[in-house]
Amino acid sequence: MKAEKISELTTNRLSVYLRCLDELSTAGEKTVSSGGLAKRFHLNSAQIRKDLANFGEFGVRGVGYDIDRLREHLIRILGLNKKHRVGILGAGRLGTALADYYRLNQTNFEIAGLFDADPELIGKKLGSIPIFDIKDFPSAVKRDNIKVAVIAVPARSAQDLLDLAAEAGIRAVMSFAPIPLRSADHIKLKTVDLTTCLDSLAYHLAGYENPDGQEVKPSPKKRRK
Amino acid sequence: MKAEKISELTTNRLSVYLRCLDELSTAGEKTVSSGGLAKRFHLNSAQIRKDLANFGEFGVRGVGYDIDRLREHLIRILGLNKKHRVGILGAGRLGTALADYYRLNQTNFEIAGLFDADPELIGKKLGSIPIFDIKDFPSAVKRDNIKVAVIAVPARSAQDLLDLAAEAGIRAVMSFAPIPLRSADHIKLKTVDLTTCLDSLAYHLAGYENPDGQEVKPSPKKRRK
DNA sequence: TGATGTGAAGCGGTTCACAGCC
DNA sequence: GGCTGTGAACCGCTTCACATCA
Repeated sequence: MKAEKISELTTNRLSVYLRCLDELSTAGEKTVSSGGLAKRFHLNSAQIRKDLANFGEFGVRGVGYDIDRLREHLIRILGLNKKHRVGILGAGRLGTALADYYRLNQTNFEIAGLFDADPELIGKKLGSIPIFDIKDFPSAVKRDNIKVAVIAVPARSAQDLLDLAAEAGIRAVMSFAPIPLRSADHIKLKTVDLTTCLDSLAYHLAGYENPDGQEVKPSPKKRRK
Repeated sequence: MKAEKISELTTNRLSVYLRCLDELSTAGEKTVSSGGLAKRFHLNSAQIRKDLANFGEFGVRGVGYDIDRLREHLIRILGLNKKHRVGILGAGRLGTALADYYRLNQTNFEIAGLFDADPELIGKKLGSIPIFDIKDFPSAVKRDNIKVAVIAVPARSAQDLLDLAAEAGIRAVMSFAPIPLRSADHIKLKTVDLTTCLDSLAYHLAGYENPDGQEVKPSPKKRRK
């Protein structure tokens, strides 16, 4: 078991490192230094070393890291040596898009099914992926050994589905609902808010100016006593 | 112009606050306190106040915030009072999925077109959204006043397209390419890595154990001198 | 009284810089 | 000489706690 808490920022980077290594490996490279990785992929070398050092001593001083060996380590650390089955809650626009996307792009995750409440959709298929009744999600979790739930429904039903998934024994959830959700501590919840992403870009385009035309942080109107 | 640098974490939250306020407004509420917002949406009240205080004094002590007035402020701060035109680079699985998603879910962003290099796709339409030759992106930017680029292509061509967009005058980019990209400072780049998201969940499911079975942080093998 | 706005403290993550090892 | 592994410094964001004001 883990000795200390590893931050999500770290695990995210491990995933990126892994794909960088894939690229180097494909290019026929054998070893790489943290500095080399950093320069090539616009990362920070100290950060790479620190991230890796959380899990062991994988490098050789004066040389660097053996690419294939490090890949194996990262794959095991991230748990990508086993397949994980995924259920997508919500077979609307986003849910089907994600199913489509992950179906071909991911090799370690397998979409077991889409789940929806709309009777029009239930029983249909998206390619080879069946669409089930959302009510059957708990039993599907057990039957198909689903480990990951992806929430792709409107904001108003997202919390209910998260609760449903939690009750069904799911411990890893990725939510695309544009709303803050709450879950028990033992459940890992990742939220990707596609609306927020664009809004935040809009902010940078806008160059906000106060309606009064004053400075954003105006004269604090109080002089220190 | 802005007095001080506002962090992206802050602008992301402003977007969330805005949608929380939308919800309260629809529910007929008139005013809300930072504490009320915090409790209802699982946020921190001090954080809300600090975020808002970056842009002015919108609240009334002893009362709270006028919901509709605060919404107006946030809309203007985020630049959501104007429409922004968006070009999606990559008309593959992910690009079309995003186009579909944003077409119906967003009111302030308008998909001007999809752009791809595949001759099979160029000239076709996705619903009402035309698919153009990626080479024509720069001219489309000028013609259609495109302000935001969404990169939805494989890792290997992502950097090239980012450079192309930058040259075309785009200053806000959202990338779904699973690779670190580099851009000039004046360009706002947001990366959403759907692969990393799942990998990171896998980590939490895996409960990493060292192959040696030892502690993750083993005896450092050196005793302080 | 009750809620804002905000300095100060706290915390976590990143970067630096170097000792230790190949 | 070169690169890892890592304590320490640094930095920025979050949270606290309270003075301030309707």
